Amino acid sequence: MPRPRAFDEESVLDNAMNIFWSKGFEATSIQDLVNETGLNRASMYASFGDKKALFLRVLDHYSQKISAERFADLRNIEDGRAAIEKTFRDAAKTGTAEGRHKGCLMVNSGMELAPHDPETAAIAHQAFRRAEDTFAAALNRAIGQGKIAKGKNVRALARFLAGSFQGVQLMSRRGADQETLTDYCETILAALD
Amino acid sequence: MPRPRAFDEESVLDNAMNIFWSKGFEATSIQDLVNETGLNRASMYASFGDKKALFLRVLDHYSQKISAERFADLRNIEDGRAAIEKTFRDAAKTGTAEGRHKGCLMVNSGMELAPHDPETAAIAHQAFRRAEDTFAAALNRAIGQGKIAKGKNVRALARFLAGSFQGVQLMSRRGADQETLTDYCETILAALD
DNA sequence: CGTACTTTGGAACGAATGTTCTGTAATTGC
DNA sequence: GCAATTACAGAACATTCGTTCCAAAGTACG
Repeated sequence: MPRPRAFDEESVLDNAMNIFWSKGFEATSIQDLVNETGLNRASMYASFGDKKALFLRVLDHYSQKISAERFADLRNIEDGRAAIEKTFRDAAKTGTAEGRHKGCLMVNSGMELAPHDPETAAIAHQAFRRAEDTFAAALNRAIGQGKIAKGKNVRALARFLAGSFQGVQLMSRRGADQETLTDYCETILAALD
Repeated sequence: MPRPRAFDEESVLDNAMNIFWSKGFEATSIQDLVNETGLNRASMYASFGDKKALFLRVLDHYSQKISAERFADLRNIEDGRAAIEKTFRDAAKTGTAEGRHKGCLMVNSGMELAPHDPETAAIAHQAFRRAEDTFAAALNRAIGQGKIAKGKNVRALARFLAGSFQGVQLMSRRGADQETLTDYCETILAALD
């Protein structure tokens, strides 16, 4: 019965995500979102609620689309050590390659909003926890495969890797040069020995 | 001849710094600054210029007052290895202790503004470079003292430590619990072996 | 004392903010 | 083809934003 939507919800979320990712929450205006998504103001509010609600939708979208992809190798590569190494080296490469240095939306948002917004804090915390677990799984694989010495504190090492991975995103967004980022990553990986 | 100022420039910068530190640049309004510093709008603009100019003054103030203090031990403790260890452990402690998790203003600002503001990017870059050099000096002391093995790539290790130190600030601001932060720091320090 | 000079308090500015309202367009079931 | 329902387009809303202006207030030298 009703008039059908003239927009694709997923592509709207994609566009909105890119703006929030690039500019941050506060610096992104509704006008920016309207301009970039092509979506009308009224339709935006009707479909997603207010700015904050849209932002939370975007965070979720980011998790499923971007984060999932960034950690795909870490999950899927059977060789646990190789998985960890590829994850970091890819991050260092894309972190300096992409024209705009945007870092990671989850890290950015955690920094900008978490201290004053419990909702975002919870989401960012949960994302970090998931990364930590994924690293822990890869570490356990690597230890089982004899690629990493036994007797290490896996939980602590996983926290170290997850934290350091955030550090890569941070340095990338701040505009660190490739040499610095490479040095940083290789030293992290050397800590596995 | 003129009417004397009714405010102390340093304490105004202190107050302004704390607001920017806590809320970030975009989320801090002039009204916030007026309320918190007690300074009048007109006096603010007359003394510091616009919001951005005040912010840059605040960044400088932060460097001299807070950053300098955070790296004082790293510079002054003769034992290079002990200096590095104390720097990280102190950061982990204060990072979870202070009621509000504010992280490091320089890191926060680098994340929020550097991608779109060359001035802030340059300042943050320079600050990172200074931290890197300070870590390198401590590493060289430690190597000379036999506390760290020779033959390491000091520059890469210094970049690792400087990057990881930013990581501590990041995790602290995001509200990481003390256990996670401790694991993270101790694993970083273990990488010196 | 008065004049030169600067700070101070607070009103005022236009522009931009997030949000809502009003009317018009488009589609499906009857 | 009419009625019901939803989406669209864009004007309109009050509020807040960063910034400027103006008159009153305070001090030091003549």
